[in-house]
Amino acid sequence: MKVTKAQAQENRARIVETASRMFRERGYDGIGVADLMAAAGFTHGGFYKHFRSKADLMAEAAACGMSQTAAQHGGGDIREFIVRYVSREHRDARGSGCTMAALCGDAARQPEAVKATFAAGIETLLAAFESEGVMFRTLDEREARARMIDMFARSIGAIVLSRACPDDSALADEILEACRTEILAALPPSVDNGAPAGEPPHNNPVQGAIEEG
Amino acid sequence: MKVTKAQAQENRARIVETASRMFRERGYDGIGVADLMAAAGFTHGGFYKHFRSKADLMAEAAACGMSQTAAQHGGGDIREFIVRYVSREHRDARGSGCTMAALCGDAARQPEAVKATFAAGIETLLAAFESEGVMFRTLDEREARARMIDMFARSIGAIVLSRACPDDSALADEILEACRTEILAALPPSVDNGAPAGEPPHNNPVQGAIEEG
DNA sequence: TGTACATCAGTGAACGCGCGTTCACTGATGTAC
DNA sequence: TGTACATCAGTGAACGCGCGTTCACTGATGTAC
Repeated sequence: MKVTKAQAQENRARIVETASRMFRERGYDGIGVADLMAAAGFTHGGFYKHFRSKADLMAEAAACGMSQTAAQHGGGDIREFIVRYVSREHRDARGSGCTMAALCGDAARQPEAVKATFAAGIETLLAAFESEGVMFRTLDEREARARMIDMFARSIGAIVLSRACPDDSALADEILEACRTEILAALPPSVDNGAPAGEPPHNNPVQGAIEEG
Repeated sequence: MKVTKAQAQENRARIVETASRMFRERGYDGIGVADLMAAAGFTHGGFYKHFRSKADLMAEAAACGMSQTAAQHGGGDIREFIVRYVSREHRDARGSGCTMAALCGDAARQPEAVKATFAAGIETLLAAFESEGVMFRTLDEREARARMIDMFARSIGAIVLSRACPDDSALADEILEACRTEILAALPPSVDNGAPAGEPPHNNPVQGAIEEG
């Protein structure tokens, strides 16, 4: 049952996309080659006509997921990114959500090829926001980059911690809300209102206390 | 070869501690019951005299690791915590480091018992810092708690992201340094100098830019 | 205190199962003439 | 354009292996008398 070259490439892409989604949902060890191929609509035997090993697919699926994330999230307004990213919707949608958030814990124990893909994904995402060039435009390049790395680590940390809590637990939701609020509060008031980035809303503990007291 | 009750309890504790360490190093799926028992100095057959299943041990090992983390990190000065936690030493010592940082990604896919243990661990750690009662003492309770949750998510995010990068990569170190710097900068200047918590060192983008320019 | 017996932590072989991977085979596609 | 043949994506059985778990057995411990 040979198929056309075009069809074969389409099939291969479908396998990678399916894998990307299912790895995010169940982890790299949580789904096997046979189930993966079945989910893509094939039998398992053909797998090695496309990939040298499961580890190879892991790296490719990571790259695929990473560019999806960059396309979905990168380049837009940073506030919109945070609101969308640090949300219950994102937390509850592992399969269609950010690959980094879903798999960075697993990536640490994977072959260097996978970890290299993750590092490249981080750089891509940073570049996507840096290219906006407006968020921390009053800072030098190094400091702006550090801010963005921290911003991203906070977002990832919030999702990962929230997902580690029992389903429907109050703490899981509290984590997301707390982090989203704090991250937004730490951002310059707006990225495109023309005014120079000034004092963040209530980054000052004293001021915050007064406002809420 | 029966052993004394005291010895049996000691042996059981050794299995839990070994498991706690090895799960952190390799993940829940990365080490089997037989290897775990061998690492603790036993053969695998005796495992089910102590635990009903591997999942049961996972929950117990998580609780054990969590209280270790709380004992090591909780309750001290928050700045010291951050410096110790968001460090290369911690990142490179998975087995003896924080259970939450090592396994929260995996916990999301584990039974509710494991996730409940993680949630309890988060609460314990938050309580440990809240009991200090000085970090954000100018804020109301809810806001202080939100700050601490965010602080913790940032720390976890930094370690997890750094570990996802290839070994000895510049990015892995950059992430830690950037996050540590940003987190410390966002803290009140000192927690025990008697002065009310005031303006954080350079939380203001403009001020930061001026200082470094 | 001494003896007889029950208990049960630990052993190591064995269980069924699912994993990643291999392989002989199929048959439509692609190509050489 | 038509024919003969090589290619190779996809199939499904089979491979060895390691997993979590079970089980009959051992023998020192703990206990009843």
